[in-house]
Amino acid sequence: MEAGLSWTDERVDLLRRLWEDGQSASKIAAQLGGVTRNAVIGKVHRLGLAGRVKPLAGAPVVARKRSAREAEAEPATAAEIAAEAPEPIAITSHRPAPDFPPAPPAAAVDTVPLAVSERVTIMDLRESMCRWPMGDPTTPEFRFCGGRSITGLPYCTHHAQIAYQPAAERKRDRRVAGFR
DNA sequence: CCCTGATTCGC
DNA sequence: GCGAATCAGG
Repeated sequence: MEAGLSWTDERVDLLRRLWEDGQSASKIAAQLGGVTRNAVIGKVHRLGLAGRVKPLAGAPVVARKRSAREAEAEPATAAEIAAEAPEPIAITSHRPAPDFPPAPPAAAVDTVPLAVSERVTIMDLRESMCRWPMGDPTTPEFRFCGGRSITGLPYCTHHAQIAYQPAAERKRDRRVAGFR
């Protein structure tokens, strides 16, 4: 299956989109599979795509990259949003991990089909939409919940409940868990 | 030492 | 055209 890997139209197209979205060459190479970051960079140059907005440190200072503060004020890449969206977990000492990579609870999907039908890509994400990350940010399948977010919060009612849990409840759960 | 992209050059 | 090796740098 992995035999004839080459720069097919599909792979080149994916390369283009990921590169223009600010993904690093190594990340892109990992997603494409069968190629190294050198191959990706080489291809990018041959395609004339080199020179984009600098996503992270490590690039020659040609154009100024967005500062961490700017990125926080107005996230631009999926990675940036993914890195900050699941952050807000006040009150409690720690938050439960978002439904990352594998864990798409089939049961939940089956029970609440409407809840998962709104997932959107960064391109369709609007200010009023839930920014709960779904999937691996380094993957093209990455999506955001996209549900209607609560005014003033980055999440919909469902994900806000997961993100913001009362300290009291968690405390109780911990004791039940039998630690200490 | 981790990472970044840029360039070279044999294939 | 391709990409490993290498370079230059954060």
